[in-house]
Amino acid sequence: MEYTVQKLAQLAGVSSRTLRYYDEIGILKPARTNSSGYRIYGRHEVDRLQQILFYRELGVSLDQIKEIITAPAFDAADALKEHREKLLEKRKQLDLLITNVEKTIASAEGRTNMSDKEKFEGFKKKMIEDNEKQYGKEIREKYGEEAVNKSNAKLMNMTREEHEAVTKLAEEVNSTLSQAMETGDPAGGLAQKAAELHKQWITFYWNEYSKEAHAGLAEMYVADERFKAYYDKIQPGAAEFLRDAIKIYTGQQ
Amino acid sequence: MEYTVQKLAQLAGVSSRTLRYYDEIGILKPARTNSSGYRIYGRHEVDRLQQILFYRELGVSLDQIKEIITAPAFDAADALKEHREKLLEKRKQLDLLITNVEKTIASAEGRTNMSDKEKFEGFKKKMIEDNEKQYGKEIREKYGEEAVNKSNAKLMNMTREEHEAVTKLAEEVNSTLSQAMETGDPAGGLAQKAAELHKQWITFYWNEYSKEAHAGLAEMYVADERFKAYYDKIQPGAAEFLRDAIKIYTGQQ
DNA sequence: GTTTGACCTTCACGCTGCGTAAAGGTGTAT
DNA sequence: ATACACCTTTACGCAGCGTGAAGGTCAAAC
Repeated sequence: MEYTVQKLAQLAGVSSRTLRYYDEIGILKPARTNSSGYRIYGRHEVDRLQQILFYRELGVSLDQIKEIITAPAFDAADALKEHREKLLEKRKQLDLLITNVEKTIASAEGRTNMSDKEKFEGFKKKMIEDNEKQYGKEIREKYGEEAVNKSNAKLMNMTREEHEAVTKLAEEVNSTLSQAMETGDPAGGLAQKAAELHKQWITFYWNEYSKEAHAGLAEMYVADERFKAYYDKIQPGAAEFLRDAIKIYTGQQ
Repeated sequence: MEYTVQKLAQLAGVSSRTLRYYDEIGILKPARTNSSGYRIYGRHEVDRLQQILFYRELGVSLDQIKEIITAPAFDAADALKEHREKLLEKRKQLDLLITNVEKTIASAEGRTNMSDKEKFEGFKKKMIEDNEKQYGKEIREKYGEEAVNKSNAKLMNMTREEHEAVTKLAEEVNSTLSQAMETGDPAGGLAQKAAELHKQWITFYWNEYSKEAHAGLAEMYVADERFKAYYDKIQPGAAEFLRDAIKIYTGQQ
């Protein structure tokens, strides 16, 4: 019932280096060493190793395992629950990665021919650059680094389909806004529809929607010359009208 | 349009250390360095960094990214497909981990009270030890290290529910075998049912089932004194009878 | 008795993708 | 001139071992 490193290693299906490492970090020390320094393991060590490997297969770190197997059984369940949460989080991340990778493959592959794709890629990059050049600094200062980076990342990750959808949405916003302005009533049906469409449009770029942020953006449309110029190109006073409509839509005064 | 490390780092949302590291491993070198050795990045580098970060978010290793972005666009899709396979494999593994962790939590928690649980844990461990002590060496020699280790690992991972199921199955095998022996016909319905139950029983322990292995095990039941003794305790000649039934069931002569 | 050959030992570097000092030079606003 | 924010290179640290290197030990074979 006594094992040398290699014997125990074979028994448990690990390498002898692993056992020496476990000795080194103090998670599994040999029962004793013989006169010439050989590590000798006994029953207890076999049991302990079995436990270690069990938790290791569950993906628990050696540090955690150490805590688990030296602490009472009560703590083990808690530790495992925490570990499960981590695993679930990891899987969510992984799923996100996979869909993104698949989107990228789809957009890189057939579906859209090469010149189209290049145009689109080029367009995306240019859009980010322009964004950065024109509004980057101020927006970064106002809304923080992270938000802007996330927005750019999202833009880069859009598929062509999504891109078309969002472009069409923007057009709809503009045309609806244009029609709504003829009625002159920012609280009217058309104006509210424009606000709704506008909400849909920004949620393509934003990670989360809030009425406050939406209303804030509307305010900026008027306050910032460049945004104002963009909307007023549709029709003079469009920026103000859209702002009013959004303020009513979001119920923020 | 020229950036120092920190400027570019802020623009891209990474640390300056990261940029220096990318320089070091040759994945992103600055356009030039100024008179006092400062790294200066330009347009091209911004673009390249954007690409790097894009792939990095997909979980691609920096080595792979280097290959992708220096190779023609054609290879990128292939590389991504390979990457996708890896991610899918990873997710499968993760799912397995999660279910195992959940099983463990369930078995550690309520459902079964503490003393029951301890008995069960103890039983499992003892079973493995006994297995190892009695049959370990020979079985290892006959079937290879890996198979035995996997079998032990599987045993350790069983939940109490599964354990009960497998125990009940073993009893069923025995009682059916006992009844079948009264008919005296190893090709008869009862004997074949015993063989079928026996198959179900071993598939709890084996990773994959094959007729050859099943028949081989049956042969061993007779050849090996200890196995023979176990079955003959049910009724003298039971080992031989079961072997014959299994041979017929598997169609192996 | 000695020579294999299969064990064992203790260093110690390598892998990934940076974080985090340390020690020192540079740029610019006050 | 002084402070302060920026830049540089060098190098250890992280997890969990793999993989030598350099040398001692043990049983069996000659």
